[in-house]
Amino acid sequence: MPRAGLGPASVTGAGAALVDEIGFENLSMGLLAERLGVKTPSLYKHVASQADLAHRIAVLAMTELADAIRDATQGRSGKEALVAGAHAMRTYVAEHPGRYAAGNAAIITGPDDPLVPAIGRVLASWTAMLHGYRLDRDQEIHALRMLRSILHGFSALETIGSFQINTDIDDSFTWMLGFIDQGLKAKWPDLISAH
Amino acid sequence: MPRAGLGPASVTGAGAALVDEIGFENLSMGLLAERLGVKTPSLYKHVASQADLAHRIAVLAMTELADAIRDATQGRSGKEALVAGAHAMRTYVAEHPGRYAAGNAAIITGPDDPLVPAIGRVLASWTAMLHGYRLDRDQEIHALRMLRSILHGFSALETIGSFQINTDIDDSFTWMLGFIDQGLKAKWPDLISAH
DNA sequence: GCTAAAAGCTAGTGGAATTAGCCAACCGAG
DNA sequence: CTCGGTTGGCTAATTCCACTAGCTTTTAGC
Repeated sequence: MPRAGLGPASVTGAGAALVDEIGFENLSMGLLAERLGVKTPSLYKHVASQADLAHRIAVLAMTELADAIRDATQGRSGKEALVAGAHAMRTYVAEHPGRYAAGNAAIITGPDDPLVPAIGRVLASWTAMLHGYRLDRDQEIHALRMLRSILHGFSALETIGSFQINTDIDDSFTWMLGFIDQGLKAKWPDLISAH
Repeated sequence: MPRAGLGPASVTGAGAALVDEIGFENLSMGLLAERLGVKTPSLYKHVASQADLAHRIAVLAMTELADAIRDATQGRSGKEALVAGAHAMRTYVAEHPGRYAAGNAAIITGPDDPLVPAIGRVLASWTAMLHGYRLDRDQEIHALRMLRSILHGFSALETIGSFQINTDIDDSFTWMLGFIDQGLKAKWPDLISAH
């Protein structure tokens, strides 16, 4: 009965790799155990439950995503930073759809949930990038929400194969970022009251 | 042993109501049976499986969503149509999160899947609305994808409670639609090559 | 080497989806 | 009105999965 040398981190990592292959909704303890060359109950020595495992994958995903966006936007500004960050996120979601789904499915358990700072770092990167457009405070919040909506929505629709293949999806993504960049540069004085 | 008077449609409808309450991922045959005052196996006289039930809920959702958007945009154009349609969609998702999740989780089983025309009607409504902005063909496809991304992303993030409460979410939604409207009216000659 | 914690295993338990097969309720034709 | 077939409900059983209990072996520290 040799030991497999597992731990919370390696189990989480293997789980993350697994959900990227089979989809987050198909995650099962039995399958993960098989991948690790171990019987199902052994996993419970390292993670408390399947929900706990999913939560750990979520934290891993948000941390990795934050790093990817930070690295991409580092040293850039304006449209360059927007495009690089957006591209990094789209690539990350495309390569790790299961992890990303785990990140979205996760619920924050309390104020000391490690998911909170992980998500916070993602938001901080976007906020820093948007600062380059010199919007006023309210607009910046709106712009941040819009940006998150667009990037999340695009990646989500792309992942489930919801775009037809007539026109290239990369082109649409590029066009969309150009659209956002142009709009953010325009800075209308009071967009909300416009009718 | 009196009969409950069920059928595929009533089971699907009850299932849709149920997932809106408890979340699509928590759907179970046992819970639905209980709601209908019937034992679990009885449901299989009306739907083939839980997957079949989920698929039927998805078709219902996309059909209802298409109707809502069509009704809202009917007789309007430009920003009015955009705002009315977007508002209709956001409201629908907010009121029927489980159905909408079912619609996104569903996979198209074949060319005669009723989900295909249902989704087609949603897309047709958006396309008709965008026609008012008189974009050229390529741009219209990009704009359609962007619109879907934004609306889906915003609703998805809102549903999972991903927006903080500092600034009003309605304001952000309105601001976002103004942003999109302005950008679509601008019609840059060649946005893709812009650097 | 000895001991105690950690990590693996086997053997359940309980819940959920699904199937088989029975029996009562309905419905149309005589 | 009744009779026979179809339909829709039920109970019982199966399977699969998450999870727990309790045993055993490895391993790290002394």
